[in-house]
Amino acid sequence: MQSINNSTELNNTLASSELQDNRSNAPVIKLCPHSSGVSCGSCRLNELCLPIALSEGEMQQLDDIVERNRPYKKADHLYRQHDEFKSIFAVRSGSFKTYVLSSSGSGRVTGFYLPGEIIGMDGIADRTHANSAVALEHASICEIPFSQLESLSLKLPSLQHNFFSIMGAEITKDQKIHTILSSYSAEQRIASFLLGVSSRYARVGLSPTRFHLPMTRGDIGEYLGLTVETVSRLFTALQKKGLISVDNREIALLEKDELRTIVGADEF
Amino acid sequence: MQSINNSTELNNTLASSELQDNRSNAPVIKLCPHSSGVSCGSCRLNELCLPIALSEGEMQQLDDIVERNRPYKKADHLYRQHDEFKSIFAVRSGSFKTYVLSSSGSGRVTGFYLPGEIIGMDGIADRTHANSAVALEHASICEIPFSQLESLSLKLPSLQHNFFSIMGAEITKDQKIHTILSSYSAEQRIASFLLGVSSRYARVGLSPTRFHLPMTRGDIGEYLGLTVETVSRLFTALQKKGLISVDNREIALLEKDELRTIVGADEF
DNA sequence: TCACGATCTTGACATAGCTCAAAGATTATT
DNA sequence: AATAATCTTTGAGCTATGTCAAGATCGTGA
Repeated sequence: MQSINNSTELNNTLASSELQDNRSNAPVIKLCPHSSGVSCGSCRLNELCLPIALSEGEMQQLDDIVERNRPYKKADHLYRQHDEFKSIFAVRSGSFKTYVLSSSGSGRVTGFYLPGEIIGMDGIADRTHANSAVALEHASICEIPFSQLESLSLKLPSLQHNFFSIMGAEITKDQKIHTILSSYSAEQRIASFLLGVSSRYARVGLSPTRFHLPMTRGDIGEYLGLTVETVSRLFTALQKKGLISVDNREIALLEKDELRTIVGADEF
Repeated sequence: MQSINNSTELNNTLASSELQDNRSNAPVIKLCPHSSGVSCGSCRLNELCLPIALSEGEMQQLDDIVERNRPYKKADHLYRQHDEFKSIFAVRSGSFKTYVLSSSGSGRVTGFYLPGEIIGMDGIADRTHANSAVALEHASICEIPFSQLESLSLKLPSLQHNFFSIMGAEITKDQKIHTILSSYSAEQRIASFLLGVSSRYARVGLSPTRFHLPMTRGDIGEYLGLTVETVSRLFTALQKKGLISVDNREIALLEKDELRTIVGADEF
């Protein structure tokens, strides 16, 4: 099966570079933290991640506190709701969702995290994670112990600045979802979601028009405040209108401008 | 008319202390920034605001960068969408709402800010405000120029820590609203909203059971993704059930536990 | 004090999206 | 390869909430 997925490509690229770097003296799957596999300096995502605009020397110092853990497989948890907060995590490859369990049992998805994005800031305020985070597919991350990040941020103004910006971006993003959930129709939510995923893939150099969705229709529904059925129906409807093509989780955006028109706002 | 409002009381307290401090040598309404009116050290909100756990000397340094602007009156803007981001603001008295204008004209409220809360973090990421912020009533604020806050945070570890926490709290709060909007019924949203306002008033030492709502039903509706009519109907319905008492914007929470039951989750 | 505009309430009706149900497709497991 | 589990699609009917409308109340400025 010829997949139009390109998230997987990224996965592969990263995995193989990691493999090369370590071929001489380390197992391909490194179980020890602080492995020297990929460094921030050599990471293709470093311009989108914590190290933006850091000098060589500064990046090295950041490198020293980053732990590059073993890969996560689908359904592995990064942390769970109420866990003690210790670190934030940068997604290197693959993807995660965060969710909360309502007391009535069923969960609600609060976010999706793609390569180059930071997970775990929900624990900063009260040192306890407000969400659980789970891998949607095979994935790898960089773990940054928060107390060390705080110390280092005192020494590296650019790092402090970057982290303020990253947290600010999370705030802006969450407020945008607030607007979407409080005022968009189901069709607008789906269109906005697809355009959002598109630009997030574009950010890491992947195709903005053909991509693989790592999450289920149910996840999307929970995230957007819709039922699975509504999500499914709208995918079908948008396809019938010729705006997108859907082959299970392989999506192609055929008429981005029309999707933007549906969303209406001046986004994307 | 005997008001059960206590937000106003807080207003008065703060306003009069400010007046006293300046009686000798300054006009009551100070037009110059950097006025020496109230200092962080003497502010009754300092344990809830940026200076938490700062030493005397540290607080003094923070004080030096805080600008205590003239009061804002109802409908005055703190900043507008797309304005350049320069400062964050701590609400000293009164209240604000933030909102975005959809291209279709009508706005959507993204947040309410009560005394002791910080406004403006929506501008940190891209140096441009994503929302507008407007006073809902007579209000006063402390303005903290962000670049100075960044510099000072490099020198004062506790300040950096506090600001990370405050941003983290904003993230957690926004994610909670995400859950509310994506899964709660109208009744649950209203109950949750009232309990939320209650605990925010409690935080600044005001009554958690009798308070004044500074915003219109329409604002609440926009914030919660409901229409004015639905908000109004639910206030009436909750009153008929005996859970709250409503006299225009004066609210009394009569049966908090039942409100919590409605919300269902383990919140509040 | 009056009058106007803004806000709030209530009713009647419409509908977007939910619920329930069942079957088909995909993925994981043995 | 077979089976089970999960995910996706589609249909039919229902209901919570939106829409439209009209009147009541509140607050503000002349």
